[in-house]
Amino acid sequence: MNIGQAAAASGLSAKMIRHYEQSGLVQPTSRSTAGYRQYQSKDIEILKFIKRARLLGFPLADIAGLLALWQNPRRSNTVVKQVAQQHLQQVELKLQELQAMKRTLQQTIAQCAGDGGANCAILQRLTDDSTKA
Amino acid sequence: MNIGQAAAASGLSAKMIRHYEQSGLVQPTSRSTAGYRQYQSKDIEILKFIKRARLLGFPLADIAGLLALWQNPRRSNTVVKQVAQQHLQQVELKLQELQAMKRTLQQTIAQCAGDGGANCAILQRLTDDSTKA
DNA sequence: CTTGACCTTGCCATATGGGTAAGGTTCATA
DNA sequence: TATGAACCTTACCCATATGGCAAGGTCAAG
Repeated sequence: MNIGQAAAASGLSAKMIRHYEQSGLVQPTSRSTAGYRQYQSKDIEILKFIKRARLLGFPLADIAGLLALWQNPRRSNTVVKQVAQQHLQQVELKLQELQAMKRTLQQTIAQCAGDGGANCAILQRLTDDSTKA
Repeated sequence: MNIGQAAAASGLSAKMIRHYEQSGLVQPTSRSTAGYRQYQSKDIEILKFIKRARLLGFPLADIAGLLALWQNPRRSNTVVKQVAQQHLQQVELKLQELQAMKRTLQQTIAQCAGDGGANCAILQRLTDDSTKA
């Protein structure tokens, strides 16, 4: 299976498959004489694993670790759980930042008349700060 | 005022001030004979504006537009409001993605025994998909 | 004059992709 | 068999915003 088929089968782009390879996450089983990457069903499973992990937001470095654990029959789920929990914390952190932004944006936008005038609560806030509320 | 003082006064790093300059957001009023950037209080206000806008998550491209409006006495607050509303939508979108990730991560983590065994609901989900719940 | 703190530019890196170019390969069909 | 389409290869550039480092110039104080 060439990279095009592997891309179609995994839901990733060929470009990203090469990128993940360069990042050390997957290597094609072999190369053809012409240098074409050859993938087998085992490789496709790995690619799908990566895709799903990316959908959950795991960074590539985490995925490298998860893949190693996945392929290790003597793995400990404690380690896996830790990785996931730490990632969850990152997600929650980002979530809080975004929620704070959202609140402030909503409040500030609500204060802007939007009547075509030059007075603007949004610019006002960016000028003044006044980190209130 | 040199870039170091401007950084301290604005809360940005000197590095970022140079970056914003290269992105077209601010130019120092002048340069010294030796090429040192010279900032004045007017510039500091701009830098603070950028800092606050970044804290609200506005991308640099948006900030460029906001700065232009800010400095335009004949601006229309309608335009400003639109920029802010579109940014708010982006924030809300990202928020939803992260919330979905958070939910899935929490559920999956909860299903992982974490008892040191090899069985792991997290790896299971990354293997199976089963995009349920 | 030396030293240290500051400044300059420029490159590399992060993380995730999109795009594009220049070239080789494979296969089917004319 | 020759040609073209569709695929592959590597290797760049672009974007997001930010950090770091290196090599060198400048300035002020001692």
